[in-house]
Amino acid sequence: MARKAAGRPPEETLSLWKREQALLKTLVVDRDTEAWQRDPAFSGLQRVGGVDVSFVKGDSVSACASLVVLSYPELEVMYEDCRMVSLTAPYVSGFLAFREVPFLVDAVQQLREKEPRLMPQVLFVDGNGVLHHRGFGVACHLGVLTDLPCIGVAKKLLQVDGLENNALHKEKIRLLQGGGDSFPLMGGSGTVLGMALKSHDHSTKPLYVSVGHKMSLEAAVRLTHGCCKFRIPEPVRQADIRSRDYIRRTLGVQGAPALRPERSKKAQRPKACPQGASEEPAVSCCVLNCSVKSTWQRTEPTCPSPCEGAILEVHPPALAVI
DNA sequence: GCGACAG
DNA sequence: ATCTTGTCGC
Repeated sequence: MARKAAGRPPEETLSLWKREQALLKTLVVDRDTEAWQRDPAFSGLQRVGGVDVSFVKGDSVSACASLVVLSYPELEVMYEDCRMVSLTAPYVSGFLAFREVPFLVDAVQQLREKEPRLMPQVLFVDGNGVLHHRGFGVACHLGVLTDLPCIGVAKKLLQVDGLENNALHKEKIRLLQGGGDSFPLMGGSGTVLGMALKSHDHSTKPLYVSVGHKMSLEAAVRLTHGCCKFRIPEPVRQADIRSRDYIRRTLGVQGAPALRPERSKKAQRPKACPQGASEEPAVSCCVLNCSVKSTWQRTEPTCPSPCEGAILEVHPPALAVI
């Protein structure tokens, strides 16, 4: 049975989410912190990761969260983790992270425990970083919670802080010459929030790159270009392709849309995961977390019975804060 | 009623 | 995000 979508969260919840974004935003590092980021050839960089969440057609709750790790500069997949999850929050522009990030943090945490040697040195995230309503998009959110360098890559311009996809903007896009060319996206305050990047020659639509965490915008744009075999950076593209395939296979084999979100450990198969080791992440400490769950459930008006309504169950906040 | 709206 | 196979073009 395809579960129903959750409506828009009450203002009280959005208010708390804003508070959490403001709190975590103070922890964002928008400069290069690793040696390879400053190297002209990125020497020292060996693993780049990508994350994505794909959805099941008529079901706004079931989704597949994926994390892939590719070798650099070859860009060959060396690790893949796809898992079915039950989304808790609805999509609200400006709060994408509250819908997707918990599952991505879990995936990173599991990799950290089971195959630490495959931990990516940077993560490409489908969505914006500081190019956001409050300067704290999903790429920043995931970066702070995992302590990994993150790059925000959006396929469409988020029109915030004065940025507009108007005639002038389109003209700037038209003037981009070859792959790697870019132009700054300046917010109303005069700050450069991100860059529009022509990811490769013959690409009409640019990518909107912004800082997520622990990396400068310049390095982020340069590396993004270096990871594009096609318009979408290979790490994110592979995460997207594989999560969609996973859904197709799951639906095909099971026949009916009866998915078993986040349970059958047997159904997930990290490509390069040895045997041994038990399950259960045994999540570590949680310093900064908040009331996301409690508030959300408390203020949710309808859905009295533990019925097929949805919502319910939020993941334990896995923070990588030592 | 009209425009926005990351995924 | 998702609905969708083949088809035309470089």
